[in-house]
Amino acid sequence: MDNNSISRIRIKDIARLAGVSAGTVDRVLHKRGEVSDSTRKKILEIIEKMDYQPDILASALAARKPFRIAALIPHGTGESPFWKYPLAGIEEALNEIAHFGVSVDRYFFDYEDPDSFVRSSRKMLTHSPQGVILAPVCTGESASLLEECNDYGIPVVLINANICTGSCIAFIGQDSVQSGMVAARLMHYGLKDDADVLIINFTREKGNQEHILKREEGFRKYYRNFSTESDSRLIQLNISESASQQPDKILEDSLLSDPDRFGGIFVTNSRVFRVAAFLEKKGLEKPILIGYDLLQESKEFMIKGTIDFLISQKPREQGYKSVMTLYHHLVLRKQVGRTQYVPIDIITKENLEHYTFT
Amino acid sequence: MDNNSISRIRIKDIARLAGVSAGTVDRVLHKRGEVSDSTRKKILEIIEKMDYQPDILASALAARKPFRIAALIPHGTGESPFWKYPLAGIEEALNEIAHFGVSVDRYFFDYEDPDSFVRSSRKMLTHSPQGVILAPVCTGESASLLEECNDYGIPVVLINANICTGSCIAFIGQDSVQSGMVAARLMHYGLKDDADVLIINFTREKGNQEHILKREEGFRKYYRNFSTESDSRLIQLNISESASQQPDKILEDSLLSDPDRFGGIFVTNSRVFRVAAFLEKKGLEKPILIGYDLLQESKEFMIKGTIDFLISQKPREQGYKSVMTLYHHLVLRKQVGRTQYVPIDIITKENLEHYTFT
DNA sequence: AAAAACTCCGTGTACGTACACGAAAATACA
DNA sequence: TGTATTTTCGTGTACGTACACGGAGTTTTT
Repeated sequence: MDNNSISRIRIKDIARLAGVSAGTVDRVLHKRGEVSDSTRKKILEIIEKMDYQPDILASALAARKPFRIAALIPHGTGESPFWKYPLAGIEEALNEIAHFGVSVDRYFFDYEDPDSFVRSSRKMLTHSPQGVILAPVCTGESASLLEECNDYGIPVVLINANICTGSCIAFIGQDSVQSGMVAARLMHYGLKDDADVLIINFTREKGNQEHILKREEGFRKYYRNFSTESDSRLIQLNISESASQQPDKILEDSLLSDPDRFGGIFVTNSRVFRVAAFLEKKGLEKPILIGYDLLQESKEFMIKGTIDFLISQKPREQGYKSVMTLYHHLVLRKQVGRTQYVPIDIITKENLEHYTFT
Repeated sequence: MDNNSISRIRIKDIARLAGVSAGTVDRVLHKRGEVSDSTRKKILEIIEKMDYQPDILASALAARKPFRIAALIPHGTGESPFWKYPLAGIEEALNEIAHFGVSVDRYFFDYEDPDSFVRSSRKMLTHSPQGVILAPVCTGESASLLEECNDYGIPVVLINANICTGSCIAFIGQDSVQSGMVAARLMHYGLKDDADVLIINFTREKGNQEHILKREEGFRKYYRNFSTESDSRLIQLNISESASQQPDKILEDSLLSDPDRFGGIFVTNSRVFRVAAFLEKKGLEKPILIGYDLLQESKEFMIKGTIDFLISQKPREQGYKSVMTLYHHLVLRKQVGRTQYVPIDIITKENLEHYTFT
């Protein structure tokens, strides 16, 4: 029943069956040339027939070649601390597979600054990693990088956001449209049909906005399923995060003119804590507030009850999975899932504690 | 920065530093006796000082001793298919660590039949496994088994349910009280303060009922936090699953006498699909329905909207973690977390798809 | 005082793979 | 035909640990 390591076929066995030495088999396995076509063919046949699986323990031990993975992600400080969580997941994965010689070099860049992305990616490429974890926040630049990695034969795993070129081995992230529908479901379930809902997008000049758009799309899609005119009850508000504008000012204009109008507010990203802070400061009657990501800042507002629900993108799991995917590809040489959606977790005050490390 | 396998200290190095041969160090490491106290002490000091970490790859390769883990769990067929999911998680973990010679033997028993538990556990013990995964459904019998394993020095991991003896290395499961609070939160959020709620416990003559009690406790606790008299709005209904009674009959008595009384129903385990089936059959005005576990049976009712929310116990993750915990303990010889709570996942129609394999 | 038993420890080989080195065979070139 | 070159392949060692075997030295037994 168990086909694990007990008495599996070895290189030696193949060599014996083919009437050659182990070295020759090794050359065939590693395409290290200088083997006559006839023997190569014979060996490959035997490998096929006996379903030879290399012993990765012995392999890793003998090779002792380090697998260097590069992670190119925004730094998790300042405005969007989101990215420190994938990093934690990366560490976690590393702990489990460090014996195989896997290491991860981290290259950070600034969310808002495509130049810093390019600089970091240049630096990364000079270290010629065997695999890359890429957060394609800067869409255009990321696409070029992807091409380049493709030319060098470096496998790339996309994390968190997807860009639709085929030249990556996997995408790990969330189904954004669907997550918007989950948010809408929660909103509608608590609010029923009798109030307007404000959708707030904190936008950025630069950087990938796909997430935000798809989340809003999913949110609206859910509402449309109930009534055609319900769409008109969803009011959109875009707030630019660039310094030139005052977020609080805009919120004030929208919310204070008719304080009771909105029964619910849906914030399409992690900046939901900003809205929560505003609501608290102004002492407004509390609308239902739903947003994204269990950041430390938002956590406090959840405990106090200002934020009702958060959708988690499972950032830690994303980091974990991205390393593991490259490990499976590089070390175990196994097929990996092309699109790996992480679950759409609903966080609320009551289950928050058990998500602290997710 | 990276302390992974590159140029780590080896047995040879320790031997050289201690002025002995590698064999002696090996004897000290494995307590295989016949080493003078003085040299043993010296070697241990060096090991300590240099923070020697054995190379588990080389270790596993050289030893080639299989690690046999036994999983003693109810079979996942018939009434409660729950247990097939942990099994899937066990397989998944196995896939990742089979190269280390880890194998899992599965021993099944009948939830309701303590005798079958004892039979299975006897059989298991005759195969003297190096580690045990135990679902302590039969409380008393499990406690004795735990003692016995303790005597034999076999580490045990408890899965899903906890029994409060100290002689296991880890418990993996859910915080049941807290999960009840999550359910209550969802109920209260959708129902506000204006309706009675029915709490249905599907009970069994035998087997561990802790879960159910704690879930109800958490549910009530949440409601008490809002008003002291709210507790009186929570009506409890116990339905025995034994054949002698007719579940549907009891439901009929409770629900049909005053069809509009209950705005919500909370079922404290996976049998929520039974209630959903009943509601559909009778064509009752749909109350909010919340239960546990994403079983195939319940899934269909979620999609149709009869069941509003399910709390997932993440059974697959429980299985996965239990194997991994024993792997860390047995193979890596690392410290493992004593109590490993799995997250309290909220499943709804909209995020259901991404939980299919959790 | 020789034999036996026991304590302490070094040596050697195995685990399965990777890879360097160089020998033998095949081919090319003169 | 002899030499140079290339193709093809076998041998040996290394990776770090586990463990069996047995040698040298010491103590006990007869």
